[in-house]
Amino acid sequence: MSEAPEETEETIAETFRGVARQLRHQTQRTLAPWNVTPSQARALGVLTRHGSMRLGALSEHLRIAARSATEVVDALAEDGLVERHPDPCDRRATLVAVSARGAEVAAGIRAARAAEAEEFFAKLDDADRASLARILRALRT
Amino acid sequence: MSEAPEETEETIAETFRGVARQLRHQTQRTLAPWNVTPSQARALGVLTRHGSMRLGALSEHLRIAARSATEVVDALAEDGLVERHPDPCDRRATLVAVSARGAEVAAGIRAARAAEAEEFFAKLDDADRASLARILRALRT
DNA sequence: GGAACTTGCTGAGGTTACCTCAACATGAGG
DNA sequence: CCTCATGTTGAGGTAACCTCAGCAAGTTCC
Repeated sequence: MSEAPEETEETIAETFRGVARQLRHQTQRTLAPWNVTPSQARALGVLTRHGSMRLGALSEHLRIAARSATEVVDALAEDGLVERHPDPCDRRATLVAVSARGAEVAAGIRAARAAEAEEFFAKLDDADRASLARILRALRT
Repeated sequence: MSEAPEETEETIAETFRGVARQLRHQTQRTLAPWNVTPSQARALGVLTRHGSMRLGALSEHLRIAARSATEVVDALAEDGLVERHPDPCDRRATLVAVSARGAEVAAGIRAARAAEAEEFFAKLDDADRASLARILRALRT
């Protein structure tokens, strides 16, 4: 951990950041037709996969603060992609549900995402791609 | 590439984003003692590794817009970690140089980064770590 | 030498994706 | 009831970007 062999090399972390940034740009491009931001797409994906849930639950799935989830849902609701309903079990809470239009958009995004991944990770062969997926999942804990 | 086996799984891209976010948080923590942000640390690293350069050159190294490099350098200069000098070859340009204090900080950060990487990637064995580094570099183009 | 580009930087202002802290309403327990 | 915990939101902040427009110095070319 003392003598680094490559003095002028980036750290893994920096390279990681760099790649993440590239990915972010590409994702923005992919998502442009639907006018949703990456984090909105993420939220929509979670809601589509897991069904209606409370804001708090959504924030946990997204691993962001509850307050931030409110914002994402606000934006999604403004575009009519999700709806807020009062939770019958607890009147403090609101349930967030994907609307019909939201479901359509989610499906479109899902397809575009697959194409995007295909493109972005095209430089990698299947083995590397599988390794990456596995390693990433290990890291995410 | 058509039928996804795991219907409720995240895409690689999403997992990637998630890990990048974790990494960002940890990096912020690592950098806290020096009061520099991740992008400032990145800039300082580039300047330390490659020596003084123009703002434009720095922005290319960082792969950000020139305007954004100005901001990073502003912040670094305010803390006395870098200095702006007029470029003797072209009086429109300014050269950005790491100050003595900046060099110290850069060294400290370098060490802390190594420890951070150690911690963050601790879940991975050496082979996986090497794979990740290689794959990341391939992706970064 | 001067008009007309080009280049290097920065001011102004915007965006995304977060955050914390405090307010507010509701629910739960004593 | 009264207190405490919980779910959401208003207010306001930050980092890291961006674009667009402007200014000042270089460069070209007649």
